[in-house]
Amino acid sequence: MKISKRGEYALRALIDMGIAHEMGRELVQIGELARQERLPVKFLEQILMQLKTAGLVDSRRGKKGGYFIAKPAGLITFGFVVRLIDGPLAPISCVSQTAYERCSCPDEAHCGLRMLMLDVRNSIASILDRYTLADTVEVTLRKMRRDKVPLPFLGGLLKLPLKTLPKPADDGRPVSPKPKHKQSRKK
Amino acid sequence: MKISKRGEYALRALIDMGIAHEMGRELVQIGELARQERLPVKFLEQILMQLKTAGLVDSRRGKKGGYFIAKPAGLITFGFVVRLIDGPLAPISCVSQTAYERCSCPDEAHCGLRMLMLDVRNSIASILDRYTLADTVEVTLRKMRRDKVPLPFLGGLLKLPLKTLPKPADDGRPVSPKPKHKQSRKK
DNA sequence: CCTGAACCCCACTAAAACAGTAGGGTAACA
DNA sequence: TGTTACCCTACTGTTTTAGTGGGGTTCAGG
Repeated sequence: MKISKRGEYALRALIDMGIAHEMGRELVQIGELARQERLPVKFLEQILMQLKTAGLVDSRRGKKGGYFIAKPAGLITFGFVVRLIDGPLAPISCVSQTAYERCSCPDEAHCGLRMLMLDVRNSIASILDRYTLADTVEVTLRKMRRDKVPLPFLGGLLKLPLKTLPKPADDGRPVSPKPKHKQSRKK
Repeated sequence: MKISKRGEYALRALIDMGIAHEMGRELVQIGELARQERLPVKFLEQILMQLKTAGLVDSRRGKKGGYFIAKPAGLITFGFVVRLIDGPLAPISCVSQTAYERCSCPDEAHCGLRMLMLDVRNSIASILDRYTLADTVEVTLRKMRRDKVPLPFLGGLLKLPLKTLPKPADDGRPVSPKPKHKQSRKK
């Protein structure tokens, strides 16, 4: 029932970017993220690319460039991110809501395993689809402040050049399924 | 968040054996299990071996041999089986109860991802550790009878030769880890 | 006592997934 | 115009997955 390192790193990076945003930092460089979470820069880079093409993250190039979350943290659910990186939440694909696939059993309607795994998938989804980046950022910051541990992303508030500010706000529908045509990676 | 085919097949086979037992069948041959669930015999064989060395299943050799669950179905939880085949339930190992491992993040106590994934792992475990084979067998049979679908494992009730009946009942503690020294079969 | 069905026990393998590395190319700021 | 940081593609070593193959042993039945 593991999620991949890739998925884990994606979530860590997003949370960090959410925190940074909350601290007034418009953008964060990949090196900072990597240092903060102690993970390989180049690997993280390609994960951030993936998040970017999915529209979760955006970036500024050049000197003083960096990454930032592309929409309000309250609109980014963990379920969306995990599905993006690691695929369906369901333990077996015949109970997946987003990627159903028939299994080998002779009669789905009377399959005991299916009933059980449907419960599991629903209970995972109910957590991951309900919690957003905003929730986690808020809880994290509150805990850090309560325990008086030094907050990250306070050093040097890099600002965007104002002329090219990202986008007006992106009013998204609540967790838009967002058709998301699976990036047909050309061979 | 998938479980492996191996894990899935193990669970299917166990449920089938549970049903067979409930129908009065003492033992089931591997070929029947494979046909019932439509999966490769030799692959299933090595899975059953694994279940056997774990003490969940036992077998009789020779002509008229077969497999059967080695203890009351009420003592076999899905959590135990999934952990046996697929490892820890936790999505990331720093929230595993049975196989904790430190992760790369700088401060576990204030890690937002960790809090969330702990919720997920607990909700998975609360299902998988609560439900037993007996529960699933019962629900499955009830549904099948209600919908009047033909019950499996009714053809030819094979019986054990009585002289060598398995064991007197095995009064297990609830899910005894059962040290199970790996059957040192002399070569 | 022989035979065939069934479990036992390895060894092996093709393919995919995973977890990165490597190395240029391009944009933008100073 | 040079440095910094993002952009993009390719590649690679390892591990896991999902099996297959092929003998060996046991045991009921004839």
